[in-house]
Amino acid sequence: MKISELSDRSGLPVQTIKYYIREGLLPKGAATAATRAEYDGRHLDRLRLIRALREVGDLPIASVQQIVAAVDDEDIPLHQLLGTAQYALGPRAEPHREGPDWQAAREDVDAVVAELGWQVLPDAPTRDLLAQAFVALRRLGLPIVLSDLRPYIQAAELVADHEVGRLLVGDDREKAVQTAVATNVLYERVLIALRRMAQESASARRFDDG
Amino acid sequence: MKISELSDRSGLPVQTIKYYIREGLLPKGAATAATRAEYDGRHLDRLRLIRALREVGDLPIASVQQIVAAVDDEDIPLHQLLGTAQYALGPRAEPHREGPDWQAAREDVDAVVAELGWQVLPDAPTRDLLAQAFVALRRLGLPIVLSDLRPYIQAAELVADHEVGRLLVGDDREKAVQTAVATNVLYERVLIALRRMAQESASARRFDDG
DNA sequence: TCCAATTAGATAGCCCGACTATCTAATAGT
DNA sequence: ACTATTAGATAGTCGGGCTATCTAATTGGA
Repeated sequence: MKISELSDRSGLPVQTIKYYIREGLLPKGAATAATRAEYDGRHLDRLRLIRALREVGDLPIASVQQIVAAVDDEDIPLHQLLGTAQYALGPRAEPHREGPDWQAAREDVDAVVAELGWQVLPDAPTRDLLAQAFVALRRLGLPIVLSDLRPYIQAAELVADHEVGRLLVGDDREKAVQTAVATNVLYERVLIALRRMAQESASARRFDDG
Repeated sequence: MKISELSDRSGLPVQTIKYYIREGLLPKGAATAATRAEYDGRHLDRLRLIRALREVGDLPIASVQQIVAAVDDEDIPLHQLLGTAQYALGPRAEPHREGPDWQAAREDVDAVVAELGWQVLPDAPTRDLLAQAFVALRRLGLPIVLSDLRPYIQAAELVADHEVGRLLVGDDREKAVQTAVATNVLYERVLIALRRMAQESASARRFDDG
């Protein structure tokens, strides 16, 4: 299909599609002449993935770029892709790693992970993510105790087990990869939305019982 | 304290503090003269809250503004503040509410909420948030079935019950309010981080068992 | 008392991310 | 032959979140 058709079908302006090609999010079409290229369904799929990551996952272009690079890298086995996506997601804002606050928080995180026996790489960015939250809570005078953490841990294990359980659904890599990435980013949103609704509901039940 | 001291203690540049005052995130100091104002510990606390929301919660200034406005509004009872914060958080990107895709997704969401018997307002932005994720998943050819949703629902209820249970810790409004907001935003990050780590761990256990 | 330092308040500037617009050849289709 | 379309390059825009500068007033120390 022509780029104008790709634009129509995806709902994105031609210029935006060109921009994504420039940024390496989308492979360029097969050139049929100096000023002509042919696009196919895979381009359309990729655009849908990009938009999902951007609009729902709220990921910056740079993160999307890393993710699709991993998706396109045939050398990365499917079960590693999930981890790669984690790294691409990382902590959004670079944490200030200096100071005793950070030191202590990071040690707390490592202790929790060890305690749980979780197999998480020592330099996983998710550790920083958690430590960042710990630091902020502590600065607000709301230090975390393990008992507060327990429901979150339980919830995390609950969904993670389920997610990993349904990873190997097919052997079409493109599809499997999309499922993995979508699971990571989109179901994170699902979880967040459900938690907020459950909160509102529990709160309403608790207080507005009239 | 002087603004320079506030700057030192918070670690933020004076200009940034002034900017926050201009944007209404921080009340201005008590003027002692035309070019002098006095700041106190509450300003420092507020700055810490702002930074936590910005750096860990990754909220835009506009959302922080809504939240602190609710915090400052003495007319809002504590148990409503949580809901107010939800609204301020909202869906980050305005969803395209047109089209049958959206219609269907929104109906699915409403059906789920009704099915669960959750008390969630019909116009709660969290419904849109979830619908947005549903639309994206459907467009990627990964439609949601209720059985997939169940672990997430369970996890959401688990943490929400715990959170609402520990809401009324004290009667110092300022503190209680901070706890409520922090619970909402910061523990969301905690949950996300834990889920990602649990995923990595479960994945490692499943595949790297050598 | 005088002067360097500080500050409130206002205005303008900067940087980054994510597009969007324009321009130039070079075709394609009619 | 002529109009529409396109690849590729370059430049411009816009919003968000700060920074920098400037003015006039005031303070606090030598």
